[in-house]
Amino acid sequence: MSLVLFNDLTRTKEKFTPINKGHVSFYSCGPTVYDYFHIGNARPFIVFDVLRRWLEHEGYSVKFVQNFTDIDDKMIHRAHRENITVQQLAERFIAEYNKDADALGIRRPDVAPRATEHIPEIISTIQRIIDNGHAYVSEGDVYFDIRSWPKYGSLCKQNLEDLEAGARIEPGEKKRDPLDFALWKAEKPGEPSWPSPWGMGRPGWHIECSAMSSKYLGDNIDIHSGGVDLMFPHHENEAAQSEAASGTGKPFVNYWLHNGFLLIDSEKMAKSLGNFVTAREALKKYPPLAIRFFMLSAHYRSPINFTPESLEQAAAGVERLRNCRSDLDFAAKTRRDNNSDFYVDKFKSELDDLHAKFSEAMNDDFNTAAAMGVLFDVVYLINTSLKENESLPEDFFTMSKNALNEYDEILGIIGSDDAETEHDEEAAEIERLIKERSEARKAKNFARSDEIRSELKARGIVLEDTPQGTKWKREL
RNA sequence: GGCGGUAUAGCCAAGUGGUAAGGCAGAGGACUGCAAAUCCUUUACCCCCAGUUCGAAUCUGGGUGCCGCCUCCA
Repeated sequence: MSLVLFNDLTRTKEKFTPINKGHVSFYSCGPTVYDYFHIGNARPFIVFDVLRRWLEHEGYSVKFVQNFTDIDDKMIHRAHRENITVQQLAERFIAEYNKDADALGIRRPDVAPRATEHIPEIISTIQRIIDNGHAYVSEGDVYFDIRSWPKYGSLCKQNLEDLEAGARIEPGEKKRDPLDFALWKAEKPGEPSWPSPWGMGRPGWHIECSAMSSKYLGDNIDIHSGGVDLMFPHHENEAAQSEAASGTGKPFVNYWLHNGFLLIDSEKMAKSLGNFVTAREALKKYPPLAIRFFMLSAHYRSPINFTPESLEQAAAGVERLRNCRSDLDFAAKTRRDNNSDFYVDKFKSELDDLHAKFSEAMNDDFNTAAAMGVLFDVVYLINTSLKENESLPEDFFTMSKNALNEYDEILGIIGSDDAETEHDEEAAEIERLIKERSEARKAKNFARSDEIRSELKARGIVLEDTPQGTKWKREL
């Protein structure tokens, strides 16, 4: 079974066939670095990172490019307000982006290009569009001429009349058509600007993605992703520009993917509604694994609702996954016996069946919600095996751990077992207290035993007693 | 007004025409010094109405609710 993706170009699921066998070119719209990114931005970063991981898991060599937009109106305003340069602002929030993205387990792109570092490419892209007859210069601005582009509106499935009915027509318009959009904006006092054939100025919003994706991925790329709200105008414009610039007649993008919106308490997130939540704030309140779990628990195209309840439910789900891993690790240390009469072949065939189901779910438009359902079936299989057998052979542990690791490399919602991975002084102290507590319990000194347990609990360490001894983990 | 999405248990959520995955929460039980974890048991008139079909959560038509885009917000 091969990968099928829902392509917004055709609004149908299509079999994924890359341009070059075994290779995938993937461009994902990145943040405008004028502030911390918000929890709604985090959704595409997380879900498309999972798609990237899945493609790699399936053996593709993926080139993943995600830009930083470091010049636009918002950047300029914020920099003015903070009395710093636009570049300083960008440096700061690129660093903050990386911090939050790393915390959320989002892998760094292969290339993270910045608009301001690609001004020559942007200018030459604009020049090619003009040369090809699809843009015009107007008082130092350059506009894309949408009337010259018959395909305009084909991505968002709107006809020009309907789009124009909603378009804002500003007084003193320098455009020929209200839907024409700026490729290059003439310099305004106090704003960063660069020399160009049309005078000093700066790039428009959409053109950077065209210039940079073409530079790093070529004129015809496999996958381009972003939030649904980018479909129009951003992606529509990008496609028009890129294809007008390349002049090859090839589509800019073969598969357009858009994630659904994230709502907060059933409302659109907006600064005016006062319900704006940055990823930074969310990370203070909820474990990163829980945020990922939440993002992946619904299909990426469905809307999701960010509420305290949904995050708490997600955290509880993560706990179940993590408990399975730590129970497994603990049992591997205490109950491993290759003479066990555990029926490995049956276990293996059950794991294989689930593996097939997992792949089927991921291949179906990366249905992470269904894939997570399978992961919980794997957990159940491991848990019941642990429950029903006094001792288990090496093969059981190897297969189980490999399965959890494999799924977690794709979804990133389990994480490591604290007792396995931490070996510092604190871990040693925990082990020492556990030993002391075990002796107290043996002596039926439950007062001391419970005291140790609650002391550790206050430090975020949870103890669990098993017939084979006491195991520990950190609270999420 | 134009375009599009969505409606499944208390909550989150998957679902390929053949009598509803999974998670969270709840109830009862096993295990436990007590906990915790785990396991067992238990919880659905699939928004409404009509139609197609041997058979519909799934397809068609019509309602209703919610949401998004058309405003450089992922």
